[in-house]
Formats: sequence, structure tokens, C-alpha cells
Amino acid sequence: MSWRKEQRRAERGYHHGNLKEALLQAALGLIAEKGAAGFTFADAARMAGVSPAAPYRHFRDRDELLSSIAQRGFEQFEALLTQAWDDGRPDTVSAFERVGKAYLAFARNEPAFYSAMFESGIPVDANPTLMAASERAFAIIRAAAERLAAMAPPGMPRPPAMMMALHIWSMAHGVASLFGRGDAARRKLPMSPEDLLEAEVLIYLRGLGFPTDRRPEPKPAGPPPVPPSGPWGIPK
Amino acid sequence: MSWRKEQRRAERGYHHGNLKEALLQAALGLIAEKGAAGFTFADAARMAGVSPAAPYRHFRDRDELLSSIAQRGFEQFEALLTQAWDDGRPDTVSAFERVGKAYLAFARNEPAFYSAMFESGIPVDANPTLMAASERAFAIIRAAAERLAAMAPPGMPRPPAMMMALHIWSMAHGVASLFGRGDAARRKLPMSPEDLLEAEVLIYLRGLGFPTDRRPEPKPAGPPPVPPSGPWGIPK
DNA sequence: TGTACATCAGTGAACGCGCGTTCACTGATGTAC
DNA sequence: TGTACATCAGTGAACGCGCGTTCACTGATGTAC
Repeated sequence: MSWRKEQRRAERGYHHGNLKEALLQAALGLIAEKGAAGFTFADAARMAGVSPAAPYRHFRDRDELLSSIAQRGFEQFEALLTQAWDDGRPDTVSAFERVGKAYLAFARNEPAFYSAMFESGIPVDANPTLMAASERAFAIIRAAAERLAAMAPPGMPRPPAMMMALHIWSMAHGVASLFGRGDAARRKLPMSPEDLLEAEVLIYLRGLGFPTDRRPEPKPAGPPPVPPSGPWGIPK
Repeated sequence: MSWRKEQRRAERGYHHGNLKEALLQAALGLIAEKGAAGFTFADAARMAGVSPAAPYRHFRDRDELLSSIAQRGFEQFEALLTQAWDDGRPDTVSAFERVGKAYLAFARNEPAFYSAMFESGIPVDANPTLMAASERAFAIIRAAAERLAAMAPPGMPRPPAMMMALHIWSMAHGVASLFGRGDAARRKLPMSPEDLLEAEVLIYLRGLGFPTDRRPEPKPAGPPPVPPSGPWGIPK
């Protein structure tokens, strides 16, 4: 046994006391550093200062640890989005904007969580608990879209909230994974990812006929640009 | 040596004849199957029916093989986008739409290329040849955005083409990586990824004041919805 | 056309490494009485 | 309060495995003359 290990043991005794938590933290650090694919069970144990067999007392295998991280990630994500949405205060559009910002902030500040949730390849839909957590997070975006859809200008066709939610999600995810982190595909941007996404969402909302000048729920500024005809009420 | 291996050798002789190509194909298959992270050098050799040392005659290491794949991917991607754009025929908006569809089609039909290019974690910007190929592909989207920006309705502020290109890219990437493949984060969609992206892009373009009714370059149907004031000409 | 020779593109055996996993074990902790 | 005992949460050694990589080698191919 190495000196370091003896040292560590001397400090904390035979039992770790909080190993499960320590392993989760270690894994988060490793994923942030080397990506979800690069993280190993043995490494997490080493980082927590325990033998490679110890983690098996807390997780069936590597995948269960990864799922736990994703689970916790979805929960924190949901909490963050809920807070950002703040039930649509002070006005729907600016609260909606805030949700977009929160999304990016999460991807940027918690890259390990984000990786585990969306890029680790764990089958979310095979794990009911995980799936439920994921659904709850998405539900915030959906609820916001719902509220937005409800305030569609009278002359405009009401866009399906589900579609809006998926659109917003894909914009946020696209910006986050292309530009939002120290990623490989990074490229010089003329503006911050946050501004890029904000502009994108505003243009999109305007395309739906929503007022985007940030005064609380004003009248629409102009008539609908084109009479509806295609699917989703989008002119073809 | 196993029977299979002897058999294979008997068929093709001592020299493979086309090993480099065979390795690239093998790697593509493996990446499509197990993801960019799961593919190994040894596996590719095995799949090509050669000894594990053979690949070293053609690639310095695993990373060089991965880069070669990304390189080729960017080239095919560029060709596909060029063809889809078709220099803006028959009209800018519908050609633009076609580019979006082509993007998704590529992600769907060539998941291995797409992974290697955007999700494998290879440092694109550290390899000039690769970076150049990537730039050429993005240049197609940018050129299309440029053309679109140039036909902004007279009353509207002209949106920066670069920003438009980045927006479109993030939408396409977002939809592709969330819904476009047999991915982990897949979830039941009320429509196809293609339709989802098409609607998203159309709404976005309408938000910029572009006519989106697909008749070749018509007059704008209505006045700009809101007077410009914020950055990028987007009302704040 | 033949032959000698250089070069190329493979082989297969070997290596060190780190990983995941299992095992019998042991020290610490909690609990019943 | 003390003690016996069950349970829990660790240890450390060992295993088999596949990977990346190197090495001296060898069979096939191309070329100069």
C-alpha cells in the first residue's frame, strides 16, 4: 500500500463514511475532464481513495453509476429550469428567454451532467425512473411553450405547444453542443453562445407572430405576414 | 491461425491489396454500431481480416484513422450540401430548405461519419487539413445564408449572414443529434425530424421577414412586424 | 526476357497495461438483551 | 452499562481479457540492367 493511501486511510479510518457520494463526485470530475466515454469505474475508486472493489458495494456496475449521475443531472436541470421559468413572470416572453439562458448555463457549468444526460449513450428510455426525471425536465419547457402558445395573437393560428417546445429544445441543444463548451467542433464565434441563442429564439418567436419587444404582453405589432396554409399553420 | 483466417488469406494472398480502404470501411461499420468511443484499432484490423499490427502500415494510430474518417466525412458532407443547395435554384428559400433536409439526411444515413465529425472528440482545430475540410462544408451553409440575407425585404434590416448560418447549423445539429438517429435521448415525436426541422427553419425565416410561401422570390407579404432596435436588428 | 535486388505490406508472437470483476477476508458499527 | 453477535462497508490479491504497440521476420511486388 502506498504512503498516500495509508495516509488517507489514517485520516478517515477503515470506513469511508460517504463513499457513494464521493464516487458520484469523482465520476463527475472525470467525465468533465475526459468525457463520458473516457471515465472508468476503477478511476473513480482511485480518485475516491478506496480499493477498486469498494464501489461494488454501492453500484452494480459502471452503467448504474452513470445512470445515477444522469438521474441527478435531470433533477438539477429541472430545478434550474423551473426557477428560470418562474411561472412566466414578469412576462411570458422574457421568462421564456430566461429558460433558454438557463439551459445554456447548465450545459456550460455542468458539462459532466450534460454529457451523462445527453451524450453518454445510456438508454434513458430503458430506465423508468430516469425516463420520468427526463420527462419532468422537458415538461418545464413544454409548459412554457404551452403558455406562450396560449397568448398567440388573435389573428394568428395557434402553434402546437409541443412543436414549439421541441424547436426550442433543439435550438438550445444545438447551440450548447456545438458552441457551448470546450468542445472539439468549437469555432470562432462573432458572439457568445448565449447571445446567439437569444437572437435565434427571438427571431423564431417573431416568426410565430409573437411580440418580442419585452414589454409585458403587448398587442401584436403588425398583421400576420402570410396567411396560414401548410401543416402546423405554417405557410408553405 | 484459425481456419477462417487461413481461408481468408488463401482467397486474397499475402497482401491485402486494399487494406487502407478496408480499414476505413471497417471503422465506419464499428462506429455506426458502437459509437466513436467504442471503436478500437484492433477491432478494425480483425474486421478487415488482418493481424493487429497491419494497420500500422497505413495509420500512425487510432486517432489518425479517426481523423481520416472525419476528413472524408466532411468532404462527402460538403458535396451533399453543395448538391442540395444547387446554387439557390429554383429559388433561394426552397433551396435553403433542401440544404436543411440534406443535413438531416446525412446525419441519418451516415451516423458513423457524423459521429466522427461532430461527436468523437477529435480536435478538429488542431489539424489544418481537417479544419479546412470542415470550413469548406460550413461555407456552403454560409453562402446560402449570404444569398438569403441579400434578398432581405427592403423595409427590413439585413440580418448578418454569419449569424443566420450559425442559427441554421445549430437547428440542424440540434434536431439531428436529439431526434435524428437511434440515439439514447430519443423520444416519441409527433412528427418526423425532417418535418420538425422544416417547420423550425420556416418559422425562423419568417421571423426575419422572409417570404416563405415557396413561390420564387415574391414580394414580402406584410410590413415588418416590429421596428428594429436591438443588436442584430432584432427588436428588444 | 531473366535475374538480382530494394522496397513494400503483410505476419505472429510478445510485452506491459489497465480494466472489470470476484473472492475470502476483516475492521467498524449498530443492536438486542 | 456491558457484552455478544449480526451486519455493513471496506481491503487486497488475484483472474482473465482485450487493447495498443513493437519487433524481427517474410512473402509479394516492382524495377534496373
